Amino acid sequence: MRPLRRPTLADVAREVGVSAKTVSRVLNEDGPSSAETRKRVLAAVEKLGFQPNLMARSTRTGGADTTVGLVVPDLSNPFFGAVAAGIEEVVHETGLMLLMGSSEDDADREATLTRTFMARRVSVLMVVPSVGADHAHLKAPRAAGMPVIFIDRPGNGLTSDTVVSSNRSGAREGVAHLIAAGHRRIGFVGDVPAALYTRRERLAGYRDALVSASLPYSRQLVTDAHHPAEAAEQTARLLELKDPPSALLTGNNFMTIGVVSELARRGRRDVAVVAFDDVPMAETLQPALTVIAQDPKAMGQSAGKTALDRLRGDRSRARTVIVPTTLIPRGSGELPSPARAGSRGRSPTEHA
Amino acid sequence: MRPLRRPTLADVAREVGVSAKTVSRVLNEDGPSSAETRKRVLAAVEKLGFQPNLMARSTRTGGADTTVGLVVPDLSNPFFGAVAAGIEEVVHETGLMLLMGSSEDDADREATLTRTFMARRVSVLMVVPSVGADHAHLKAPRAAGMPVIFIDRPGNGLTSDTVVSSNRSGAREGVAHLIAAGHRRIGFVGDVPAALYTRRERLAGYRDALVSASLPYSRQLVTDAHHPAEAAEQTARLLELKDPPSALLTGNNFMTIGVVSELARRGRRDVAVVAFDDVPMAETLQPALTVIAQDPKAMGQSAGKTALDRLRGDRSRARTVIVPTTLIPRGSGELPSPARAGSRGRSPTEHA
DNA sequence: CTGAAAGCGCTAACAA
DNA sequence: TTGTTAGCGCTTTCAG
Repeated sequence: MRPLRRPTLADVAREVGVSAKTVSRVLNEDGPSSAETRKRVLAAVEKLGFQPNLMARSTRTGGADTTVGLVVPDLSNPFFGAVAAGIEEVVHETGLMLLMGSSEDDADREATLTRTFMARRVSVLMVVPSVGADHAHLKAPRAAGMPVIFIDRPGNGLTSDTVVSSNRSGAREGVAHLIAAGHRRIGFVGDVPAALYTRRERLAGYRDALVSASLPYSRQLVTDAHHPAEAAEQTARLLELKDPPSALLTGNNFMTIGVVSELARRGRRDVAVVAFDDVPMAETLQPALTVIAQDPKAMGQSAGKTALDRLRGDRSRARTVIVPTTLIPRGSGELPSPARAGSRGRSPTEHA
Repeated sequence: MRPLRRPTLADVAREVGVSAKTVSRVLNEDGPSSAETRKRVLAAVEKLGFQPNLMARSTRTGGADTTVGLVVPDLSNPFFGAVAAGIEEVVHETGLMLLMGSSEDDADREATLTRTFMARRVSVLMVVPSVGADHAHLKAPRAAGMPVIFIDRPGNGLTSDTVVSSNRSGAREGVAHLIAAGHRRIGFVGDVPAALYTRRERLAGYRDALVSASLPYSRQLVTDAHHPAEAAEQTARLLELKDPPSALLTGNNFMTIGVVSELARRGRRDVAVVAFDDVPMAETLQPALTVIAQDPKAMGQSAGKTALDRLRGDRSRARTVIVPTTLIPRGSGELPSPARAGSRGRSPTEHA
């Protein structure tokens, strides 16, 4: 059997009887080359099945790799899948590829990943920061020309480009929607850990709305969960309170699944729900699910655009892009509160 | 300002006053080194923020890159996200990373991607083949030691390891479920293009079930769509037939969204549905959605395990792993056919 | 325990 | 239009 070695530039050159540089020139359309030589080189390339070694190339050219490194907490969460699709869509034309890794929302794994990315000399580093992660170590590489972009959550210890959703105002709007329907006791099923940026922001928006309506904030109505199953448990707990909420705000797509499932299981169609982040078939549920939709694809596109700008030399100060959320009323948020008659809530027809 | 150059091994060596090789030894725990030297080297590494250049390393070691290249048709489809998560979970401990690219289900883009991956010397190439793609060009690299694994669909022109769902028997089981509930006219909303492997297999299973029950196959009841919106249109078309189906089988998760949405929009709770591929909150829909669940994460894990085996020297012949699907009856498949009274269908209580 | 030299596969900078 | 030389940053080999 032939040696199981991949053919190199030199192999091709030997085959054709020219120098390696000539082959290189033909392949990269670098300098000039005669039509004859080009033809023979290409034939040899085909014959040997030669594939240029990009790694070797970039050691010589010194430039960065042609990849964008992306660290997400969970590859199977469609939210991050959509973000990735947005990034890819934008950077693809430049020939950049996406290198993805999962941090499992763990600061150590995130650090390992970012270090690996840097060791690979990615052109751009994009990170969805984990709770407790520190990004100071990215300062030097960033100064050396590697753009660093934080997505969904801001970085820690490093000021850099950031793309987030309008979490706070979105949550505020969603809760205001519930209040307008007459609700006075509104629960919040957020994700853990409580230190998570998106959770904090959404909770802040929730409180903002309560304050605007002069409603009391009750610690009892705020719960945490991580998986849908836990969210379902928390929903059950809330409903069994002495003075239960008549409406719920969910903290993210996974929470939504748990909350909606539990309500359906209990046949509680009377509990109003506004969900953070859209889910498939939300309009098909009974009642149709009112959501505060994020736009993960737009977030990815924005990150991608910023990355390209930076690679093209934009050295302006770090930008923060806030991708707006959209309240999509579909029904579940307009369910009248049981106490509506006696509340300050306006008539539901005003919201039809 | 300091030069914006990343520090190299030589920089560290100079800083400490030792040779590059010594630094290399310390960092890779290669040969022996005195505690004193090690300490000073590590201090310098820290001080300069040195990150070894993996690209340069692998040119010398000649070995493959430490990445797994994965080509999927759509990054934002949660099915492939789950596959990716399964792969990552298995290969992560080996230090391998996932390099992902989207082919947009286009054979040319797929070829470009696989070529790029090969140029980067990925350790393993995993591909969800696009319709019309040819994989003969992967033969040589595979012979040279790069495992090639096809996922979800078999490759074309190259026999290699493959991981697929039990599409045909799964579909057969789903349709048999509908037939058992008394349905005799069952529509199929599959994805385009018709040449797609999964569509062909699922359609074959659909026909198998009809044949087993001595039911006629009607071309009219088989439709194609690509997006949920088209699936909705096709559903509408089927329902408006002179002799409409009383039950539907959906071809994949996107089709499901379109079909279920359209049925809900029309308030047609009497149309039975069995969906290929599970969707979130399927049990919450009205009626709860009966599905033929795939296990994309297990598919990814299987692909990952095969990859590791191959990398460890397993040269046995190509294996094909069929990951079983699971019929999950939740209600939508047991809806009685309008003609049930006169049919061979059993009583619904038998399926409660 | 440490270092010097050579070389991985490729391209930059010069020639010719 | 083509070739030569040097060198990217690292590791291998072989000496100290």
